[in-house]
Amino acid sequence: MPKTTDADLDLRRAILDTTRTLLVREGYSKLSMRRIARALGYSATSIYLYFENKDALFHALIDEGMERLYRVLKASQEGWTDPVERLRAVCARYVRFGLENPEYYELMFMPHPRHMERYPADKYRRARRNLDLVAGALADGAAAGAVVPGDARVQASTLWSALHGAVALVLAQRIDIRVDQEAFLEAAIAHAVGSFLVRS
Amino acid sequence: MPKTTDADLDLRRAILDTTRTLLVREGYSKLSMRRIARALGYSATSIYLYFENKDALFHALIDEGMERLYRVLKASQEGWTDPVERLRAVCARYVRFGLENPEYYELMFMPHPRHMERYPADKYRRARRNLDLVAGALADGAAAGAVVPGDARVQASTLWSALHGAVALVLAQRIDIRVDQEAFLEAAIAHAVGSFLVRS
Amino acid sequence: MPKTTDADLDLRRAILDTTRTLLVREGYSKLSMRRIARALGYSATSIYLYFENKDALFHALIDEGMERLYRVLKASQEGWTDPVERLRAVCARYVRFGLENPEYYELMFMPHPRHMERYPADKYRRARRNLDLVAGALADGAAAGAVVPGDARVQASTLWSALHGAVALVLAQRIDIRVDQEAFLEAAIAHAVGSFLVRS
Amino acid sequence: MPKTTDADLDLRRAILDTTRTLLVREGYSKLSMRRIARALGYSATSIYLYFENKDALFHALIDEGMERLYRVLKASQEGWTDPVERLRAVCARYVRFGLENPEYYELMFMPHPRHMERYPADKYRRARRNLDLVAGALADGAAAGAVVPGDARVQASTLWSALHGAVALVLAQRIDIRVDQEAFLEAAIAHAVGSFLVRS
DNA sequence: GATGAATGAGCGTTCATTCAT
DNA sequence: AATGAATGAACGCTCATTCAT
Repeated sequence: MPKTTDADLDLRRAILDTTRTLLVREGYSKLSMRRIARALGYSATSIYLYFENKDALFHALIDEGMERLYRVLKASQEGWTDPVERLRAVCARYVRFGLENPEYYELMFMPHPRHMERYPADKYRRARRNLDLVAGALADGAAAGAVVPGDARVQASTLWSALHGAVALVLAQRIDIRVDQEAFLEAAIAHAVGSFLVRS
Repeated sequence: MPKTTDADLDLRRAILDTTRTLLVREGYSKLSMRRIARALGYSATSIYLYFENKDALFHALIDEGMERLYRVLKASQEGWTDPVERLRAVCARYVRFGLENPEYYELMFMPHPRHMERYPADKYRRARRNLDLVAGALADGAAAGAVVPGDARVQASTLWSALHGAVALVLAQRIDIRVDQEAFLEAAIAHAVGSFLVRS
Repeated sequence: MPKTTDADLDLRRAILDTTRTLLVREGYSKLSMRRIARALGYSATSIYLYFENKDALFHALIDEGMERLYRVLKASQEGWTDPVERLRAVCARYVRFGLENPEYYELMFMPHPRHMERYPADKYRRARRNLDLVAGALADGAAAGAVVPGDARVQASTLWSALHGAVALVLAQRIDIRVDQEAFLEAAIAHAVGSFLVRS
Repeated sequence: MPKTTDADLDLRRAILDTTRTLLVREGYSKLSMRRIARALGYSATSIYLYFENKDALFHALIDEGMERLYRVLKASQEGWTDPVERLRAVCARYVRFGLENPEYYELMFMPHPRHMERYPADKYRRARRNLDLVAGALADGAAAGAVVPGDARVQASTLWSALHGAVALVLAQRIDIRVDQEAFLEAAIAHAVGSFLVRS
């Protein structure tokens, strides 16, 4: 993995960015090494200087996406005094991330498990940090008596699955066009979070 | 060499079933007419005797899945007196359908719309019946004062998205292995439905 | 070759006619047994009841074309007293036949020799009658002193080739659109015939 | 396994040449990318390194043929003082080109326009230069009083069609074997040109 | 007389990848 | 650091034809 000159890093960066762009514009199934290379203005062979193969390129993107998601979720947590507001903020930020970064989101959470088989196990751990963050917010709420008690991991997974469902259906454009998207997203977040709150 | 077993008497049926099997085993992206044919023990050409092209084959499967889902949801609705119990039953049945029929589910609800462009518009209407069924259950609950009032379509979409999120994550094998799957699914359904119930 | 009932002959006839129609409408390269069958409303297999294979079908059409051309050329010869006028009439009729029956003409005179290899030798003889007819008209002109003397076969081939060139270029749409087609055809015939006339 | 002979140094050239060879040997309709590749000793994929697709390969050949024809016609014009002799020379050269380069000739002038639809419009202009050359020779003859006056374009097309007819029938092997080919071609050229000369 | 079922061969094309330079 | 040349495998699909009924 070359990391010596600036130009090196630039091309690696450019490959990742171009791949993301093409992912959004044309979709996963139309994405090929050749197309990426053409869009880049480099030869297809050059990509192999920075990524061992197609899988490695995708895995790098997934990694990057996980990292970015972690950073925004982390940031969204800060500065809140009320744990419920914090929980809401994290959830809203998650949904926003998915909608604003469809290419990352699809790669990170939507591929068929068969596609993920070759994803290195150690990277999964990094991926899990995001879920831990949600779990943490729930735990803080529970500690403050605002969130119903329960198994932390089950709760986190449940909350996450509700948010994921909303993002996934919007990205797949399966929400009835007569439904206002903003209203839907707000309701989805409100219900997802609300179902965990202690009834006053 | 034409075979003479019963299965061959309806090769069309066999094609659909084999396609479903492969869909689960290898995933959508690995599915090709040739692979289906090979798995069937027939020549690729034979598939074209029963389906105009690959799209038509997939559309037939989607159709079939929508029909089956509709039938099980419809059945799950019947025999309940309490509208809340009925709602719960419909939701649980939806989730069960997804997990028991991953091939159908993936074809029906997970592909990017880019892949669905050629899906005939009139068939979409049939697909929507399923969402209408959920909406109906919610409306009945509201009429009985057990469900919070609100825009019917937004509510139905919100409920659906929570269920879909649970199914999608399980199918994609994204739920932490340390989480008990049954507990997770139960919680997911309980929270999804619970968030719509009037607090007594 | 079934010739018993009327229906038999009807289908054979229908196959030939449909093939001609498709030849004009879609061209030789798009012509397949399946397409003919579909256009006919019969199964592809049925064609094989009347024609051994694709070649045989085409050969039958060529035969038919040769026969029709012979008949119109023969008719065009009659009723003239002046041998030069008769020659002109035959030539004009030849050109008209080609333009009015592009499907026959292309099959009869334009295919690559590789395609004609399997054309049965005995049918060639029938085909040659048409050239003999031109040769006859030339010979009569020569006998009357109106046509320059020369080898009958060379003369007939030469005259034919000029006419064929005109027909072939018009059918292939190679004549400059700025050239009036009627003027061109008239000139082509006039020059072709004129070059054989004795200068007074 | 890349070869190291001279021919491979310009595989593009080799593809063009092999295609021409196959065109003569097996005819247009039997020509496929795979066959070309097999005859070349390369994989089919390799052709796509040099030509975007089958069309592009054929268009390149047509281009090349047009260019070659133009060059030989141009050269055949030079060095004559008598315009009639020059006209004869051009015509004889045209016919010779067709017979010596049947592959080019068939691609250039014999395919149905349906096959030429994708031929880029600007290349047609280059193709027309050849006809202009014939027209020029006729015009010079007319200026010298040796050629009958008339519409330049109609005359050029008429002369061309006579020559084309001769070439086309010889290439299609439609000239009676009992006719001496040389005598026929000489007569065809003589009549084609002769019909435009002023009778002294 | 006519068909439905089935196939092997072939088509143009795209793909991820390798290797020598 | 980057490329050009090359390929085997696969894709969706169409074709002419056969065979049992």
